[in-house]
Amino acid sequence: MDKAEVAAVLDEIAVLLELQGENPFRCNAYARAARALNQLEVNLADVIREGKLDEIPGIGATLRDKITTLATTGRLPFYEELKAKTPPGLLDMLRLPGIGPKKVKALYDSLGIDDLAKLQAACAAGQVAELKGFGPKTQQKILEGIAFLGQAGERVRLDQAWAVADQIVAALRQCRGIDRLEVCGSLRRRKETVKDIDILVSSRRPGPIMEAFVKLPLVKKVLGHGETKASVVVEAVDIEGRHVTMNADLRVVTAAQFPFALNYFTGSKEHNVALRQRAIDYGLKLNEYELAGPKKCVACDDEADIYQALDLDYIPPELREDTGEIAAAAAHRLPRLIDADDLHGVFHCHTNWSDGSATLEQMVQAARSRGFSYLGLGDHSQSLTVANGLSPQRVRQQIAEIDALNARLKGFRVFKGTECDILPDGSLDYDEQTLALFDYVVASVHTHFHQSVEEMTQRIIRAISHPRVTMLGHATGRLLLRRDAYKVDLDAVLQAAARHGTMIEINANPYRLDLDWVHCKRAKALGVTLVINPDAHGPAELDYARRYGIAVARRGWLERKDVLNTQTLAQVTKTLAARAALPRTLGKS
DNA sequence: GCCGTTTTCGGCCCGACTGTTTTCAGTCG
Repeated sequence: MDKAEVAAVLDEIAVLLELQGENPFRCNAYARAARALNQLEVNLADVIREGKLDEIPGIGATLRDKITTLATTGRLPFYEELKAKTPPGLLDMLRLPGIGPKKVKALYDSLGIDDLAKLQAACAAGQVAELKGFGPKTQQKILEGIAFLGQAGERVRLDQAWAVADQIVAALRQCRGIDRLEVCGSLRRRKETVKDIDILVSSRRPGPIMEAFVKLPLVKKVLGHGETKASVVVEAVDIEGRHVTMNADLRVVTAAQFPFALNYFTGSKEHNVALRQRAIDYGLKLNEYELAGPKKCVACDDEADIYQALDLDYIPPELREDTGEIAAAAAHRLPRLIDADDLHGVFHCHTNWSDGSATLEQMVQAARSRGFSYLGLGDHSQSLTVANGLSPQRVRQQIAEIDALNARLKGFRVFKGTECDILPDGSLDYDEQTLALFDYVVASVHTHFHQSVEEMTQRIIRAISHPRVTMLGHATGRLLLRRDAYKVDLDAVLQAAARHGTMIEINANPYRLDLDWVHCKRAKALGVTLVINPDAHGPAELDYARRYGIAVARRGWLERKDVLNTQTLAQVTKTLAARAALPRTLGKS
């Protein structure tokens, strides 16, 4: 099993143990270990082989052995036994809002309820309200929960959550009495998928703001409504015009509490725990309202003051995942993160020569209007017929059009490129003569996703070691919440990229966001240059680079120097030319 | 199940809200 599969099993064990009524800390240990594996930047098999598994924080002797068994044999008796004695329907019941492991266990133990259908019937018959610890309201809530299941509570993509949050914020801003307002949570940290929208407001009079929030037109259901905290289900339209249903929470605090609450509700949970621990080490107590010692509070006007009080440099939200940012902040060694304005151009853009919606000129116009000084085209290659991939002959025609356009452009350049398919055996979709026509080549996998991990790894390594390949496109082929990554030893790919000087794309399309941030850190450590590419199929999608691509890069600790398209037109022209002239061995890995 | 400069036991972040209770347990973030 690879690390994602092992992590999924550990996560499931955590839930199964909870249902058994296990010690919550023991359950949490499994969940923590799962998270640690998901954030592992290197190959799990390598870590196991080197005997370094229990050096990972949160993994001790027991979990080391269990993970090793899972990873090497693909099975774990402990897990299988646990699973065998837990009816699968109990996991569905856990998805109901307001229903946790204790209540599920009570329902199962007392009424033998082990799936949603039985639960619904028992509620309808009024049996649930009779149980100790339950009542008519809980019974009603369960019925509503079953009706609502599947409509909210699932994760959505960053772009969808961002669009919904923008709409809520715009509506809330109409309220009087709001002093400060920020979106917090995983959206502020720019995670690639988001579950809830967390909004924080400071105000002297929370009442009217809470009232206005639960009555917003977007609100479909009110889940909770207290004096300073409300929770609702909202339905809104995302950037593609699709309906998105998700949870949104509002907290209202005082102006003095705001920085602490902002920090607290931005998370991540793990970052908060670590930060709290540091506060304790300083003899202070940190919570969502204050940073206080035994005698007095530490005055903080903003988050930076909180970090400073703990002798830390300010940690940008994107880094707050407890993956070393606190130690780096203490040592004044945090990266100076890349910004949207650092991008001077983009690569990997499509036109209507293949499957883009706009003409070359329209794309150039759009790039210029965004302040870019170069645009790298990357239409599909010949074998991708569904996307109208270009034959070598059409490549020559497109290049003639680009040359003519470049001759007219002042202070702007179109780079001639291709998104060249990596064929199943790792060879490229164009002959050498055609490849030699391009300023740069993005190589991507679009077919035969189900090869073995060995085949896929060798396939990609062979492609990126080709001298004409400038960068690897969407490294794992994942589509967020829709299609898993293909099986590939990414660490081996990154090491090969480092050896051959091949760059790796951060695909800024919000469906992909691949290479993901965890592996960006690894790529950077190996000295691989990354490129933030919008994979734009129309003018508006050029914005993906500065919005979502930058988000991934920042989460991946990247600085300006780590990213190709922070270079000016003059620099990038030189870089690409130098790379094309580089003598490299053909096809060797 | 993990962890340790209060170290092999006893913590493990902690507060809001809800619905059930009659002072609190469960859920959530």
